Amino acid sequence: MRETNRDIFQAIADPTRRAIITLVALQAMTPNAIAEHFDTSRQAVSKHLKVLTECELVKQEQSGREIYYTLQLNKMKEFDKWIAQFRKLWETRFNQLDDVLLTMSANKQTLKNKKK
Amino acid sequence: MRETNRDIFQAIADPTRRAIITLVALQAMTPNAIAEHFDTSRQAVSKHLKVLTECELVKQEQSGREIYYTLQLNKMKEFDKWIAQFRKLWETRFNQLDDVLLTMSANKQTLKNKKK
DNA sequence: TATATTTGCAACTAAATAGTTGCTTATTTT
DNA sequence: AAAATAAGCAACTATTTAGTTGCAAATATA
Repeated sequence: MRETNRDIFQAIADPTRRAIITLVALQAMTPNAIAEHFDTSRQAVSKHLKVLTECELVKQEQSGREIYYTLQLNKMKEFDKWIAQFRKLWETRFNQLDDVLLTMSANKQTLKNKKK
Repeated sequence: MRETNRDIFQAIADPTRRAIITLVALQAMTPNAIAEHFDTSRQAVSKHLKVLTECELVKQEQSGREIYYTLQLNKMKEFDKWIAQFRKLWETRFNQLDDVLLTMSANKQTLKNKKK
């Protein structure tokens, strides 16, 4: 397992990790508690948590012998930043295309009616 | 290589594929043209395009013997949908936490002053 | 203090992935 | 019609990844 320079895109590629992210977004949880939500073993979850920790998507908070994991929302923003460049496209260029298609469709109707 | 039900999050895990997405977001491109932008072979790019096509992030448009690939912005919206649940958190809960911290800090000041 | 619990770490296996090479098909150009 | 170009497909290799098993360290409980 690679330990440095792990990126968030690789981290969220795994569906179990995405589910873990959703879980710890709502409240801090221990590996055992997290594992109980899935069909995987504690060790498997632990490995996923390691990946998420390495890319700083989650943070550990020790409390006695338990370790609580919480989501680092700030890191999640990096994904949002990436998607933002495309959001710009579908909010401008794409809406314009939709308009064109709607207009064409409307014109078709008009033409059909005219043919009658 | 898996051919059905490919996951879009898995698709964007690869940095080359993300770069391809950025390229074809701006204009439709052929595999050869795309490959010229990278240090990889045409075949490697072709494989990435296959992955992106399978999960419908890009669409093919044949024109003679050339195939142009374009980004499917609608599919990209699914990423936005996923991140939206967390955006809600950092726009509300997180700001509230900021408020709490600010208030605590302000109260501390007040208490300090009262103690005098 | 002895035992139980929580967790991380290391070694291993099986499966998936990225990339290469060689080939075929279809279309364009000469 | 022949040669060149664009691109997909299949087989193969090397690397990465997810998951398992066993173990050690630290903390809590009886």
